[in-house]
Amino acid sequence: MPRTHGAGRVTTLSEVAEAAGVSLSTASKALNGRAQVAPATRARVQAAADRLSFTPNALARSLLEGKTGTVGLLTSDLEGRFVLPILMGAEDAFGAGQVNVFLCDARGDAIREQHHLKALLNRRVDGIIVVGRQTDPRPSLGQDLSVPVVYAYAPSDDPDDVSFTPDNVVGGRIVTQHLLDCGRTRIAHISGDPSYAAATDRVEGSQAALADAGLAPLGAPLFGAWSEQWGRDAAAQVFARHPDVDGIVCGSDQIARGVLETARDLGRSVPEDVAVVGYDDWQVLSTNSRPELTSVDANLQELGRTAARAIFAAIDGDPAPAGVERLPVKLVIRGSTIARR
Amino acid sequence: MPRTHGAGRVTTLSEVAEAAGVSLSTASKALNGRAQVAPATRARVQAAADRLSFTPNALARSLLEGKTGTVGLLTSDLEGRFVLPILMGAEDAFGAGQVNVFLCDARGDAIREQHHLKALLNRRVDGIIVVGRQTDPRPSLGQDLSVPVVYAYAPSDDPDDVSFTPDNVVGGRIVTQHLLDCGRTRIAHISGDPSYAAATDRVEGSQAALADAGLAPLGAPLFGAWSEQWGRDAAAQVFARHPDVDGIVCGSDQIARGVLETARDLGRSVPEDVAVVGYDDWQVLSTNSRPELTSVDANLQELGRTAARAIFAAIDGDPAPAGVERLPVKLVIRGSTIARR
DNA sequence: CTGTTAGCGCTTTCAC
DNA sequence: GTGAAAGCGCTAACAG
Repeated sequence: MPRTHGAGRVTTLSEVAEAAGVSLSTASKALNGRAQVAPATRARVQAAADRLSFTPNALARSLLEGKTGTVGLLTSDLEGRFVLPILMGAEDAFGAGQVNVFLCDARGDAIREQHHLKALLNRRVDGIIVVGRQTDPRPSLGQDLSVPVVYAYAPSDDPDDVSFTPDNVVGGRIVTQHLLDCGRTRIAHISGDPSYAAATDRVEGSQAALADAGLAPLGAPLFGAWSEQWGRDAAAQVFARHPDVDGIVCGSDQIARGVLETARDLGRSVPEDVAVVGYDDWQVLSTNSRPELTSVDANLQELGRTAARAIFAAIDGDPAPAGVERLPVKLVIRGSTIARR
Repeated sequence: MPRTHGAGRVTTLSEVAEAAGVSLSTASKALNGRAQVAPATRARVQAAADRLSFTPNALARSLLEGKTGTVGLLTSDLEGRFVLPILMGAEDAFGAGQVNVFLCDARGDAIREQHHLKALLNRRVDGIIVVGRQTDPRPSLGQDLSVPVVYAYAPSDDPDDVSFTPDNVVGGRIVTQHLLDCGRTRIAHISGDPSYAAATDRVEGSQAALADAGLAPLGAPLFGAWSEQWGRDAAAQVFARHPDVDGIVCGSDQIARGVLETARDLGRSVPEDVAVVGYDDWQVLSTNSRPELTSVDANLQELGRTAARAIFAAIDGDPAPAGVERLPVKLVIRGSTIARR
């Protein structure tokens, strides 16, 4: 039985070797499945290791091998709901193997980020994934790091870096195309904070879809906050100015929830009178509304997996091509655009 | 300039020493601020280190000192919204110092958890925080580990472990007391899945508050799902059976949102006719509704900090007393119980 | 003040 | 098959 709680003395390989009556190196070989060990010896060593609940010291091994099997996850904002699925996806891709993740939250502070970066480098992580909270480009960590770096969600502002971000332009396009496919032609756009690339990119894609169909948007897109409140207010405005509106593209699910509420208050039925689409497919919002929201899922978990795989590849000497890769998003159709049965 | 991307050759202390024309140990002392080094020498070493962008190898140091300055965060469910603030609080408490966090998500799978636990032990973390997704007790990792362990949110089922969990009974009590303070006397309770301790604990506290006030609850508590849909349905039921209801305690903010919607549909004004309270204070829900929701904030970030401090203390040989400590929660009053102005 | 020496725990040649 | 020895990068006594 190993020592308990904090006392921390842990059995070492040489203790196992001694207990098994073999040399250090033989014990090592036995436990690591090296070929040149007699079966009986191996069994004896294994038994000793089990009895002493031997736990190999990964530090020593890493020191020797020059690789730690760890990856740093540098995020700027743990609170945000976007980092989490990405983080899960990364953990996912790593988890199967032997890689563990160091999580660092810089709280959006450059100083703290630098601090964490240094700590990660000190700990000799094999690679670093930087996860931002917006899709706007963020400052690069620089090229002169000793380990590969990949940027997820927020791309790096340096084209020499490897970045993965969801394709918001296409997202805006497909969700608008879906409205067109539903026979809607008088389509308004209510978005969030225009200082976010997410807002302008989605609007851009949306407008492009309309243009391709030979349609004009119903008034200029309305920009505001990423909140239900703004959705409620903006919707009231849209209904007042364009009573004939039959489709509303929203910059987020929150905004869409607000739009839904105003539509309800004004006696406009969704989706019959007006179809409404959200964005992000934040399920607590999108699947709890009445009707449920058609939305765009950015596949963030897959994005996390992609970033993780890219780091793997780079560690193995096969880095992904530099630049920003925009990953596909997915339309999720629900009751707010298609009436139930 | 250090080598780039993956090539990974990093300068070592001996290279710095050589470049500075001193011995290895002098370089070490100089860089670590040890006293017995001539200022000029120290400067020379520092300069060399900077020039070569020397990064001390934390592995080597840890191997020597027997402590890594890392802590494992073993969670069962990254998706859940409860682990995140706890994780942030922990990161917070650690971040200031030199500690980094290994994040492991077991996906609610015992096998995977065991796997991750082994990995953490291999990497010689100084301590482990186990974060569950529910407040129901979870299986202990056992007593015979080489490092201290602390349980957060989900307490361990072994009273010999150290656990921290929010006090749901008190939460149910204070939120109900608040309704009483608002002059409500005909109070119903709509909760979530009764297999969750969170549901039953909150109901228990709520009933106790009513009993203390000499009041009986308005019918038995309704248990269902943790969803808006259930909130909508249950509220309809309550209004039908008890038209005179003037206060509804909800097991979660989601349920409360549903209740709000039904009240609206039925022409019951909130808070005038009926006051409604949520639970968890999930702000995307609680501050976006109309009216905004009075709710209970479980102070999860503080809980995370507490757990982190407990781990620190245990590492320093001063473990917290065993058992489950129930941490205080906080009532957040908004428009759903107090009319504006 | 500075340098030499001995390890931390492990893997890996290289002899036996 | 097995063991002795070297060394990953660093710190901490010891001498000088």
